[in-house]
Amino acid sequence: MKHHNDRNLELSQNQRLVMDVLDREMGAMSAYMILDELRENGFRAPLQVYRALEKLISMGRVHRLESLNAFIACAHLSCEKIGVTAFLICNQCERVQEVSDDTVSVFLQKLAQKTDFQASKSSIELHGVCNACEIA
Amino acid sequence: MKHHNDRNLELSQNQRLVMDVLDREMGAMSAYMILDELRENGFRAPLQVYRALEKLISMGRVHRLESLNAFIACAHLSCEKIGVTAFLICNQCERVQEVSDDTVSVFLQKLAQKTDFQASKSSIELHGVCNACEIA
DNA sequence: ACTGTTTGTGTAATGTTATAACGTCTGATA
DNA sequence: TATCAGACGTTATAACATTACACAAACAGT
Repeated sequence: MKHHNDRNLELSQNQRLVMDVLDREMGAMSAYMILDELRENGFRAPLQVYRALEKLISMGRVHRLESLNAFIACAHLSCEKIGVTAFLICNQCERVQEVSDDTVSVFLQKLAQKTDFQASKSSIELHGVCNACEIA
Repeated sequence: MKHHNDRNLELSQNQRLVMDVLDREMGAMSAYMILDELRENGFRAPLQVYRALEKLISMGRVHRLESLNAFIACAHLSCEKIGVTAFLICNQCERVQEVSDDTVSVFLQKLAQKTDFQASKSSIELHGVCNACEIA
């Protein structure tokens, strides 16, 4: 996948290592889980992970899930839509679905209208059971 | 306010102390801020706060703000609408507006329709600048 | 080539948030 | 009166995150 590799050239070594770990994982990972995965690659301290995450988040390639204190690779190859995403977190399989469509943006618009509150950052996280787990 | 006092009779000593501290505060408070406020009342350990909070949250009288790791008194005297609230958090004055109207519930419904995901718990938190601070 | 700036890195120490594992006490109820 | 549930107290520890300091590579402008 050319696109993908190109993008990783923009990353420093540590950033790429963290990105790769998150890309391999289905669900969200805590910073310390990531650290443990990368010890064999020379990581020794939490800060190495947190610094890489900070950059990746600012690039929109990783999202932070506030309700889990955890991090997940952006599902969209190129997510510049920072701040307009809702996360559906399955309690059973722990997979996270990322929704960033009209439903979400319209909601934020309406809310802004009603309340005169202009949001600069949003965190919309729903916990429940996903479709796949429901029918299983 | 009779209603209010009646409700506090349902609370244990520690629960009432924690509730009172949160009621007095405009913004959200971390568990450790609450602990410090209550040292003069004999509180010594985080668990005393966390246990009270757990109960108060289950009663719908306190909400947890995931994006702040903090807690806030429910703005509605009687909030049984657990899980259908959006929080608008002002970066400047740190006040939190609690919105639980159609806008929010319709959004959750639509999202559920589109995704076949039935949410059991929601955390909708927006950060920005409130109307009052905007015009100031 | 030199200088300053930005960005990334490594390490140690510390700060902040939350829970586990004990044991005790009290009040309701069978 | 036996016992069960709920609240309480205490110590220790787990889990998550940042501050502070030092060094190195990449790069822009003079």
